Amino acid sequence: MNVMQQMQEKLKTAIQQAVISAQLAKEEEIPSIILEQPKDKTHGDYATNVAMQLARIAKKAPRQIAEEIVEQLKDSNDLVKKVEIAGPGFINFFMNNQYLNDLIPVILEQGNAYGSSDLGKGVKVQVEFVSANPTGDLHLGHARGASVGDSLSNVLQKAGYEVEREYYINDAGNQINNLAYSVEARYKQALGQDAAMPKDGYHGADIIQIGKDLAEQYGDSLLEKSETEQFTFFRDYGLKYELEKIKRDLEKFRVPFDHWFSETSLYTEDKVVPAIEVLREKGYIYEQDQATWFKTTEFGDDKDRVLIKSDGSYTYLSPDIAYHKNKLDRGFDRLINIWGADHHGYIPRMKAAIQALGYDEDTLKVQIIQMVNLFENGEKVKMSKRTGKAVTLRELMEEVGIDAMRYFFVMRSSDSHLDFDMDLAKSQSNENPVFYVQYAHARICTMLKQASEKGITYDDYDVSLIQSEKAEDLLKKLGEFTTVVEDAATNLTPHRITQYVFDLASSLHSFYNAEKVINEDDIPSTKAKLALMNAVSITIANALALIGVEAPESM
RNA sequence: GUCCCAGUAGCUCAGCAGGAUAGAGCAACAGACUUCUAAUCUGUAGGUCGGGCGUUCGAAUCGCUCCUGGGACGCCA
Repeated sequence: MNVMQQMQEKLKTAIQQAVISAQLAKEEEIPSIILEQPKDKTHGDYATNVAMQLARIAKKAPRQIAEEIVEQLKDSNDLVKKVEIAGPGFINFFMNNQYLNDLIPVILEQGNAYGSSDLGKGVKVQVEFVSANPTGDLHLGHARGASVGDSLSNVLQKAGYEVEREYYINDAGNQINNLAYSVEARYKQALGQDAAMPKDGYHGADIIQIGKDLAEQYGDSLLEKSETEQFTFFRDYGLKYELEKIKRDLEKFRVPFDHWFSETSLYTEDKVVPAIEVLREKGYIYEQDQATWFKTTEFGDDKDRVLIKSDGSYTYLSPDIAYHKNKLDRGFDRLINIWGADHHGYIPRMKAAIQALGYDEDTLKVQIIQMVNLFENGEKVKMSKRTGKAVTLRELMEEVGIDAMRYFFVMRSSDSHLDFDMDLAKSQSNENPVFYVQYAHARICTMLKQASEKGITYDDYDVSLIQSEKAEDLLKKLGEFTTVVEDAATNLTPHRITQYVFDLASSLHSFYNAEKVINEDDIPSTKAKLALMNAVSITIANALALIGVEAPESM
């Protein structure tokens, strides 16, 4: 618990005691005390609505209750400078901001670790994301999924969860056959032969490149192999090529994975049949029309789902159930899957599987990422994966840069559609929030550097010299960071981090314009401000690190 | 037809375990650089929170219903 949170807890306890001393309610009747930060500064630093909540229990008017609470609070508290009753019965607290002085030393000492907490208490969480089929380049949607997944994982880690990031490789099934046939066709075309692409083939430029590579390396010698040998070769070559490309791209995008899980391994290690058998033993499986069905309707799904088709092959649901059983068997307390919006209809059956396996429905959380629309020159860029004309993650990294992408993709709530404006992301102007935030960090670094060149150190700073309103606003913002991270972790909303860091940068710029930091005629005050600046730069850098954006020292 | 997401300022979006006068950025308008980076700041203006009904002392937030946009509804993955 950080300085800010300790203080809030103390205040809550004091309020609770005051309610009891005023004999307004019995201890068990008191609602949990909610402290909110009023939007309007004239309403104090914190406000509570407890008097309104107690109106029914105490059978008194809220303002009357508020007065009685305030009366009891008076003697007990040195945290509070002033208390006011306002509006329908709000109690507004104006805090004695002395506590803020403790903040700077704590931030400077904690450094990179500032913002962490033990909220998660080491609970084991697995985050599975991207998991794109290894049949082509990663595109925009994957980029958003990668950004959100990685940022969310960082946030959870910062909040004290034990996190593992996993990529599920769909290296079995029809799409891989199509990949093999597509590679074959491109290879033959590269040899000058007239070969048609398969009906559901992959038309990306990367597959054309594979064809050329193979033609160059092997000539037409591959055609001498038997048909099955050819198929296996094209499949394995294509798979390896695509997967390594994906790994390279994600690494460059600063999205590391702890584990790459192969779908094929579910078959080679015989995990699929046993998973279905578990469901069968529990009575959730039946046979009908020569197919094997899973009673997902027992868990609220629209209709039951087929696991084994009448031709004896599995539907995609079967390995997915086996996969999720495997995840749970590995001992994760919580599973988070990040899926594109086009898979949302799949949630009920996956949750059904989790419950049928004997786990609570909430063990699995599926975070849906809405679609991304790309805009260039004010126009929507059309995309189609089928014809291979999609804008790829790699192209975008080259064109707009990683920092802007990482920031933009996580800037909006995941369940809002995202308009990605290429021109804005590329622009080095005040319209671009990434530059705004990075500039704040760079500005501080410049000041710290200049101070150091002038021989001003701040190891013996006196925080009590920080008095101005702008500086206090900055301090309050700094103090919120840990709570913001916890909030983002609890609600799985990494976009809170971009909002926060933008606000913090805004406070910094405002402070910068109002006050000069380095003043050689007032060294004590300069030292205090330098310490504050350093604390701000640490916090900005920590927040940016959570979303995979660099904090430059100069721009 | 069923389900999911969205509908908030001119534009892009926050806010949605109910709380005071609904916020931010951009765009618009008016100002601030002989100063640690003006990639910045200060101010003004801008809103029946898609419509209606309901629950509540109190609703952008909860419930019902309708409208609009996007997506999903396979023994495809």
